[in-house]
Formats: sequence, C-alpha cells, structure tokens
Amino acid sequence: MKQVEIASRYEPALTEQKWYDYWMKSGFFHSEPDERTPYTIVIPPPNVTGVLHMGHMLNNTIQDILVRRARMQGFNTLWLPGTDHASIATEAKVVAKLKSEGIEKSELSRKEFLNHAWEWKEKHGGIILEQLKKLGASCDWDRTSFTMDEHLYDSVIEVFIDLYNKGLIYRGVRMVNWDPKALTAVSDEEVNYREVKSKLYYIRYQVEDANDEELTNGTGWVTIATTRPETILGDTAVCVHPEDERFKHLHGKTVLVPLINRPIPIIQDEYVDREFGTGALKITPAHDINDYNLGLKYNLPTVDIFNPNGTLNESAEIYIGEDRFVVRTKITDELQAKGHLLKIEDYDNKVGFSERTDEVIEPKLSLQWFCSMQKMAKPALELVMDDTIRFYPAKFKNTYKHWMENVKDWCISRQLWWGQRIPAWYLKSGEVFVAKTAQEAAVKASEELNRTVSPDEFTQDEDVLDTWFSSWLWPISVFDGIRKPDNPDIKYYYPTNDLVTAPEIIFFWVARMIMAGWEYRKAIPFRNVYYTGIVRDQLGRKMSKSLGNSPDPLELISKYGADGVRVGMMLLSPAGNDLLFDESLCEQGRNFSNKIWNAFRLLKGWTIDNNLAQPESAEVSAKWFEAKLNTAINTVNDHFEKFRISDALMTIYKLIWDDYCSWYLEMIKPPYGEPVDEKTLSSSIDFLEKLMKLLHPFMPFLTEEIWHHLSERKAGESIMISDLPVPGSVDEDIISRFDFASEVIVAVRNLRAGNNIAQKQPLSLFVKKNNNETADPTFDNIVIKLCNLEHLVYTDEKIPGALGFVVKRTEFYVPVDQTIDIEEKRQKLEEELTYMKGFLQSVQKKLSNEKFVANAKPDIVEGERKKESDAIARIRVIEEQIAGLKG
RNA sequence: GGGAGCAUAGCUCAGUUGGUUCAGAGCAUCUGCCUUACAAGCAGAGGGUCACAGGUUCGAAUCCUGUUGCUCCCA
Repeated sequence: MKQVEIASRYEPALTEQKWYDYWMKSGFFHSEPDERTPYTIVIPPPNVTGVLHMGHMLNNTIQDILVRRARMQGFNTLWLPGTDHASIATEAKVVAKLKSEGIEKSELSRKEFLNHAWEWKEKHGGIILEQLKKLGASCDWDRTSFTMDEHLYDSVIEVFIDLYNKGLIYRGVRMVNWDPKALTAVSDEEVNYREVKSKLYYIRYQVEDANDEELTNGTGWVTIATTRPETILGDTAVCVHPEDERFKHLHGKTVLVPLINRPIPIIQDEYVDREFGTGALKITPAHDINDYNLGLKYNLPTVDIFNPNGTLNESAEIYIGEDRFVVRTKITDELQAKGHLLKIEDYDNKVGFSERTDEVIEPKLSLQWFCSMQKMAKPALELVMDDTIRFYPAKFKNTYKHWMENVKDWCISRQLWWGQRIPAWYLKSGEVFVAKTAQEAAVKASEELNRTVSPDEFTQDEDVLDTWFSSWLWPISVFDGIRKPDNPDIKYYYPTNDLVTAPEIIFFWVARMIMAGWEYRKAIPFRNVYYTGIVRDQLGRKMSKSLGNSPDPLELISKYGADGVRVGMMLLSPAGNDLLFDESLCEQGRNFSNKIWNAFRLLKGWTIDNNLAQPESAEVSAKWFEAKLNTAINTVNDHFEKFRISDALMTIYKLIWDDYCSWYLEMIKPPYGEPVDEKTLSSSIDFLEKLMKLLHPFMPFLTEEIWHHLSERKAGESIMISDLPVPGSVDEDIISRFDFASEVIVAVRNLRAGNNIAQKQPLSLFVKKNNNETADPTFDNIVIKLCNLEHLVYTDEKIPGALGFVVKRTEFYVPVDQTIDIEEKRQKLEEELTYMKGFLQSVQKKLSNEKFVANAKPDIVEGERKKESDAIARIRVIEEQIAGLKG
C-alpha cells in the first residue's frame, strides 16, 4: 500500500452528493416482490406544503436507520415515501396565492380552482421529499405516492361508499368545531386548547312581568356569568339548579334577553354548578356543546347567530354583519350603558384554536358527514392491548386505550374543494344516494324510488373529505390494496413492519390506520409503532416556525454533514422522550466522523513489510478486539430488538472511539516510520470494515466513503447492500485478562501524572504476585509498549523506596530517581484499607445473617462469599504494603 | 375537573425479574499534554442523601402508601 496524502479532516461535502447519486443510479432503494422476506416501512406522509423541520429530521433519520439495517440483514426492504394533500393548508396557500394575483376563489369554478391547486402542487409540493434526500433517506422514490393520486383517491371513494353501505358513515346535524377563517369544520383532534386570559361578564336579565318592587329589591332579575357576552343573542333559556334556594322563586318564570328582549324560560337542571359564577347559567344551544345537550333534553329552540365567517347574522337581531370579537366589545358597552352589566372579572379559561389556521374555533351546529367509530375501535383497541401491535415506548398504550374507550364519531366532511369530493348525490326532493358516479346513483335511485331517475337530476355534495380520511388508508392504498385486494404488492408488503411517528399523531393516524387495516385486510397495518420525542429548544419550547427557534436543517447538514446531524439527533433521543436540541450535538457527530476518518488515515499511512512476522502482542490484541466486537454486536442487536436506537448508537460509538481507536490501534501501532506486518494490517482493516458496516445505518455517507477506500471495490458494489456483521462466540477469558492489564496501564499512567514523569522517560515495573497466584503474561508486551517500560520483571520481594500500586491482589513497584513522599503514600493506602474493611464488614454482616443465607438465591450467596475472600486477600496485601513503608 | 407519566451527576438520560465493587453513560467542567492518525485530539480527575416522608423485605434507585414539584393527554 502506498502512502497517500489524505486530508486530516473529513469533508462531508465531498462525499454526500456523490454517494447519494451512486445509490440512486444503482437502484439500491428500489424494491420489487421476490422470494426474500420483506421489510416495509411506509413514511408517515408529510404535508405536501411543508418544508423539512427538525421533527422530520429525527423521524426520518430513525426510519432510515431501521431500513438500512434491515436491508443489510438481507430483507427485501421497501421504504415507501410520499406526501398527503393537506386539504386545509394547501387550499389556504392556493387561495392566498390567487388573492395576491387579484383572483378571488369565489370567482372561480370548482374545476378552475382545482387546476390552480394542482399547478401549485406540481410547482411547490414535494420540496420536503427533495430535502429528505440530503439527509440520506433510502426511500424507494419510484414508488413515491400522493394521497390525491388516482388509485389513492379512488380508494378513499370506495371506502366511503363501503362504510356508508355498512351503516358506518352517516350524515347529521351536530355541534362541530367551525374554523371561521378556513370556512370549514375541523375534527376534534384538530383543535388545540390553550389557556387564555379572558373576562367573566356578569349580566342581569329581567324577569318578564316583574313589578317595580321586585325590580327594586332584586328578585325581578337573574344574573348570569359568561365569557362570551355576544352569545346572549342566541340564548334560549337560563338554567338554575333545582335545589338552589336562591332561585326557587324563579321556577316557571320567563326572563328577557337584554337588548333584544326575547322571552326565554328558566329551566332547572342538576347540570348547573352552583359554585360557579352566580349559579345561573345562560343556555345557547347553537354555540356550546353542553348547552346543545341541555337544549335537546328540554327541547329548546336553537338560535344560530353566526355566519360561517364569524360575523353575526339576522338571527342575532342586532350588530348584524359585524365580527364576533368586535361585537363583544360593543355589546359590553351597550349592556353597561343600559344597566345590564354588573361587573367584569379577570378569568383564565381554555379556548380552542384551529390547528390549521390558529383561529378561535366557533362551536357551531352544522350538517356534516360522520364516520362511526365504536365498532371499528373495538378490535383496534384489542390489537394494541394484547401486543399484537407493539408500542415503543409502551406507555402510549395507556393514552391509546383512554382515547379508544371514549372515542367519538369522526367528522369527516370539510367545506373545501381540494380533496376527495364526497360521492353523495342529492335529488331536488332531498333524497341522498351514495355512489361513485351520478350514473350509479341513478341506478340505485331508480330501484329505490320505483321510477326512472336520470343522472342529470343529481347534484353532487360540494364538500370534500378530511385529509386524515385518506391517510388512514395509506398503508393499504399505496399498494392499491383497497381496489385490488389480491395484487402482488399488497400481498407481499402488507402488513408493514414498523411505523415511526410522533406521539401527537397517535389518534389522527395510528389508531385509525389500525381500524382501517382490520376493516379492510383483517390484518394489522404494522407490527411495531415507534414514537419519537418532540424536538425542543434549549428552553424546552417546541420548535416551531412561528417561534423561529428552529435551525434550518439543510444549513445544519452543510455545517456538520448529514452524518453528523444524524448522529447528533440520535445520540440523545431515547424513544418517546423529548429531545432538547443543541447544535453541539451535531458537533459531536461531526467530531465522531473526523475520529473515524483519522483512524482510517492511520491505517492507510502504514507501509507493509511482507517479511515481517506478526508480533505476538498484535495477535493477542486482535483476539481481544474481536471479543469486544462480538460482545458489542450482541448488545447492538439486543438494543435494536427493543428499539433502543440511541443506546445501539452509543454502543457502537464507544466501540469505535474507545476500544478500537484508543486501545486497539495504540496496541498494534508500529513505532513511527516502521512498517507493519501484513497480518496485523489486514485484520485491522477487517475490523474497521466491520465497524463501518455496523455504523452504516447511522452514518451512511462516511461509512460508504471509507468502505470504498478500504479495498478495491467493483462497480455496483456498496456497503449499503453488504451483509451486516453477525456475532461470533465471545472469548470472555481474553477480555478479563485484558481488563487486568488495562488497570495496570491506567495505574502506571496515573503514577506518571502524579509524579510528573514524562511519557518519554522509560520506567521499570516490578510485579509481585501474592496468594500463590500465577502471573498472566498475555498482555505484558502491551503493558511494556503502552507504559513505555524498559523492564517488566516478576519478583517475590518488595522493592524498598520505589513508587507502587496495587491492582486486585498484585503489587507493583516502579523504582524512580527521586525522593518519594512516604507519608502521602501511606495515607492513600490507609484510606483504601479503611474502605476495604468497611466493605468486608458489610459483606460479612450479610453472610452472618441466617435469613439472607436461607432466602437469597445460591449464586448470590456464592457471590458474597467470593467478595469476602477477595476482600480479605486484598486487605492483607494493603496491610503488608503499609508495613513495608514503615520498614 | 378526569386520566397518564415523570423526578437519579451541572445538562440529557440509562439502570431489564429487588441481589456482583451499583449508584452508571454521553456531554459539560477541571488538571496535564501541540506524544508524527486525529487539539474537531490525547491522558487523567472531580462530581449524586437516587425529590421528600413512611412502609414491605435478609436486602430497595428498583415494590407499596402518602407528600411536594413538573410534563403530557382528555374535557
């Protein structure tokens, strides 16, 4: 091997694009069904409008690690990428873009609008997928899917029709979460409740036909407390607790809504909390879910006072056309002026905000489509509770169970155009028929109505379906398994293996995918669900665009390399735990790249002498490292089985940095300028190659680069399709022999440091075995080398006037040309003696306890006995050393 | 208000069925080194009453009860 000039720093920029192109060109990411066992992950499709953020980085790094590892284990591996169409977010972007061009959505036909939307999607959608490539993601890009692709779209429609026919989808008036900005209903899961500082307004209503006396003494009024004074215009009752003495005189009376004087009844119900506010509760069935339920119970009318955009409508009688928050201020003033407002208190309450637009959600009665959940939830719950599908970490089973047991029907219609249009067809007479086309609806209608119905008579539902209504089919529909349940792809790749997602998606996605999987395949969609943590900043705040506290992932990659960033993210992200992100993590990853690069450089810099025999010290070093390597492989395998991915990385990190670089390479390194024997070099290269393979799933680029440098590779070869190392048998004996030797080495280093003896100055080491123990010379030459010894001598005598230390029960002496601080040394020995005696005492206390000997497992007791004899022997050695000092 | 979880070194976290010299890792800190692979480095060191109070046990970071503090989910 010739000596080559190699840069002392690893430059990710020089390798990453090169290898990604090579992988793509070689088709390594692509999968087709074959006779091998499949390993499949479908990507949780990111929003098509999105750009890569730190959460994606974490999530996709984990997926890539799992996929690359499985590929190297010989599975036929498929990681299927894609995006979802994100109804609300995309439509909002398109509307905004059109607006900037002076076009209003209302001026466009549905078809024209959709053309704009598709145009936007083609141009801006999928940026995020391009960004994933920079991270090294080994997705099968040929199979990239989009929830609006034809077969995915049709699958959604088919499922809607099927569930409708099964009676699991229905249309009804319900209280929904209305987003007045997006002008659509959103599901319960898309509402975020936040604590806000608001006010509690105390407003008095006059009792109808109250006389002057009653109005003066107060019995002619009832006072309620509300945070939303503008909604009094929609009140249809006031409710009091039936046993509340303060209001008994009001039972059966009628009161007048202030300002508009609409008469409404006083009703009595135990629902009212007598402690809260005044104990009297205004009832607005159209705008509060609890009030709605009371309204149903008492058959109250509902007065909906809001337009879809949050302004007041005719039913409010006043302030018509003005925004709800403007009206809040105005009506407060008017109530004040007219003597209805008694007081205003500060009050903290939770308000719902739209996840999509951050607008305050307006609870609103509306006619929507719902998907009934209870029937499908039952098997889906069991599949998780009995560990057919495993959650990592398992604590999320609790959250899942709680939600599933209290699941509510899912509002699936959205008042938008961008999405799968609901296949419901209406006749003028009001009948609705659910079918794929107007023609099919006509056939159905003709049968049911006993007359010939023409397709032209129908109008299709204007609304589209919730994006999640297509996402929940994703693991099936990407393989076209809804429309063609027996096609080769779905049969081969489904059920998928692992799903990696954020805990906040557990209901949106995980739960519903399990339901859909069971409903349509009678099979689980995935075996394991790995929940990642949330990426937070140093202050513990979730990283978000609005806070501006998230670093740009692509900048990080260019600064530290994709490998560096991947390692940085993984080192500190145990499953389900939040990750306090810090750039220094990426720095650590980059430093690790550099460390490996330099280990490679060292090997590359050596010249071989074919006539040189392998020194015995190098041979035992190799044996030792092989044992460490095999141990580590076992540990890594175990960590992966339990999805302890950061632990697996840390195991490899320490194996490379500590065992390989700090110990092994120093042990076998030839003196400067001297050649190395062929055997030592080849085993060192072999080790490094195995290390690179183990590390490849975490650091794909660096490992590929080094792998190609380690030996001649043919065209089309790659570390990413090589075999993952499997563990050989572990030589425990050599490990424990070296453990002893390394303790000696560290002790000599400490002795040098403590006495200011430079490494360059050679020392002599005398070894005195005790208790008839025989010497183990296995690593003597290593000790000589790493400690820079000129002599290593076994002796039966103590060496007076020399420095010394004790390892286990063996004494070591290092004669030096300087006066030794005997007192200091004695003190140290005394300290250790005290500790050992205390330790011995505690062991003996255990052993003399009859209950311990009787109850503890035999091997535990045996262990304590061994501790006892070891301690006694060591105490004897220390005592002798102290005696030797005095003499 | 209902439910769940967490509390271990300065920070982020391991610690599996209660039992080995069990109190650990990485980072950070400190000390000494520019020793010809790497200062993005090397060799060392210090640092914790395992939140608090009880209990069970021969034995508790680990199991139980209570207290305090924090987080998340649901309403």
